[in-house]
Amino acid sequence: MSKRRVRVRFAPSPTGPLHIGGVRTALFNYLFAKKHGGDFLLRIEDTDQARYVPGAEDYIQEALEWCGIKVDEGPKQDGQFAPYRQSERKDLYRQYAEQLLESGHAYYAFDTPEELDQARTDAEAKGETFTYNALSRCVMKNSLSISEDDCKTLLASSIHHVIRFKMPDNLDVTEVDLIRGSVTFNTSTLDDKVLFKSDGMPTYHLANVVDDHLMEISHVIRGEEWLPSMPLHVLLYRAFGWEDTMPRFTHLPLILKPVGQGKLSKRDGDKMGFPVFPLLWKDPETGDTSRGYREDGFFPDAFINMLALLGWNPGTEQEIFSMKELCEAFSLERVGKSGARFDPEKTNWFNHQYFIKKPDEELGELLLPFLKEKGITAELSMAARVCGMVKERCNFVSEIWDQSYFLFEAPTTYDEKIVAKRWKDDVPAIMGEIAEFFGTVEQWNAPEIKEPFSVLVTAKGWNFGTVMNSLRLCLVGGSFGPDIFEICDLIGQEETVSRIRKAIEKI
RNA sequence: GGUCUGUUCAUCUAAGGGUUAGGAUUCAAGAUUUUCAUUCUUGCCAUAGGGGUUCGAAUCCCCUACAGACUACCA
Repeated sequence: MSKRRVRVRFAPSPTGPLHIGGVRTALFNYLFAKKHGGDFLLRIEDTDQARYVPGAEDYIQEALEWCGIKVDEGPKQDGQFAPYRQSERKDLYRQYAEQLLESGHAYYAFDTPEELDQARTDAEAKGETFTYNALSRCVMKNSLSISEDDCKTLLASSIHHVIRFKMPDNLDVTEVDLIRGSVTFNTSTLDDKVLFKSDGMPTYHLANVVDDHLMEISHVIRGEEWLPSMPLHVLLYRAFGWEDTMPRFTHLPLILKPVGQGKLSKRDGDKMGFPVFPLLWKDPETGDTSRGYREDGFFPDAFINMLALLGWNPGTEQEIFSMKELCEAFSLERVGKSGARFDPEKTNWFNHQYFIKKPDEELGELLLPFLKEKGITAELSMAARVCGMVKERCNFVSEIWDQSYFLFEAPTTYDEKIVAKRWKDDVPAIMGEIAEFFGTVEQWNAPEIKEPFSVLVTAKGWNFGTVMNSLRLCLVGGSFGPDIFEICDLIGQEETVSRIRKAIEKI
């Protein structure tokens, strides 16, 4: 059984956009599969028609694709276990529910939602919690509490009914979780879960177990919120007689809010200004949009790198990993047990690391649309050169413009603080002399300008700090940016002189 | 309320009986860059609390506290 081919699945329900916790679950599944040369499947768990959101499934597919998580089998990829959408497997589940009915592991229940609500409020009034279990099922309306004939009559009538799992009484169920170790639950604290709903659809629990079995899933890797349903699932495998091929279970820790308590939610992102979704999402109902990492200018490999290290560590001090390296290094044993607080700052840092390593041409390509937005058309070679000059100062392509606009157009304003600090009475005259000097330079490139310039400043006895900073003010409009002579080089001789004259006039 | 899970610097985490408890992010300071950023150096900063076991505990056990998840004909 340990020789089984590794097959894992990511099984989201299409009720909205995939958030980063979901992406991480998908990622860990994918990394585990690839580490062991196995398969990664995508299965859409759309058994709840009421919560179905149009576009959510496409969003999930697109998000995984953007992240570089390749699906081996799924709705779009197909595979020998198709279909991979539970709504399309609907007809399959009934027979499995019936198998359980026959073997005495399940029963029909005819209680209406109103009756159940009543039972719950009654219990609450007494300070108790209602649970449908061995103690209470004899007083509810089901095939165990009523006569066989009555049951047949009810089934024959079109009255709504569900199929519930008959939870054994007072049985310890122990199962190993690959990152937590052995976990024990006593069935007397569990309830008779609905397996088959009155609308003819299976619940998550039934569909999940049936599909994992049929699709020969070897490992179930999912969020910690599923840990409490592990005993139910184990019992279902036993009831079906599938225990020898039951998958191993692993429950991943949650991703927590950056500050405060609780798990990360969409609100945290809105409040603190970072995305919680991989891609931009537009709610089809309300029209509200939520930011995405892709649209915010993050690179998918940086995003994935950050996510991988949230709750997992390689045991070495390496922090930057390509997807390929992650596939090789990953192991479930090195996933932490405790929830990880999400850190937007570190996410930016990861992006910066990838950003500065990108070739200038690639960044230039990405810069072009931003330039166009500013009404500037530039050659790719120019954009690439600019990116090379300022990328150390940026985390995102969107920040390049702020760091480099002066390489495309003359500054229109001058930073007042710098003016007050540097633009003393004698400065205009000095700048005038420098403009004149620049006009005489024959070979216009950075080193050829710098040499004689330094000689001039020394000969005139000017203060270097004042001259350099004032000159920068003329050319840039502030006190930032790349090497001054590199700037002169790039914008050209004529423009350099013109900017100095303009500054003398305007300041 | 019940059940389960968890708890090491502000944050992500390493160390799975023996280290001055290590690294990274953030923050602060210094150096470099005659600007800014980068880079480099330094600093700040942690084993939730209490009991055991042991020559020795962040590590094993128990209790307490705190946190989280679950407790639907949702997944």
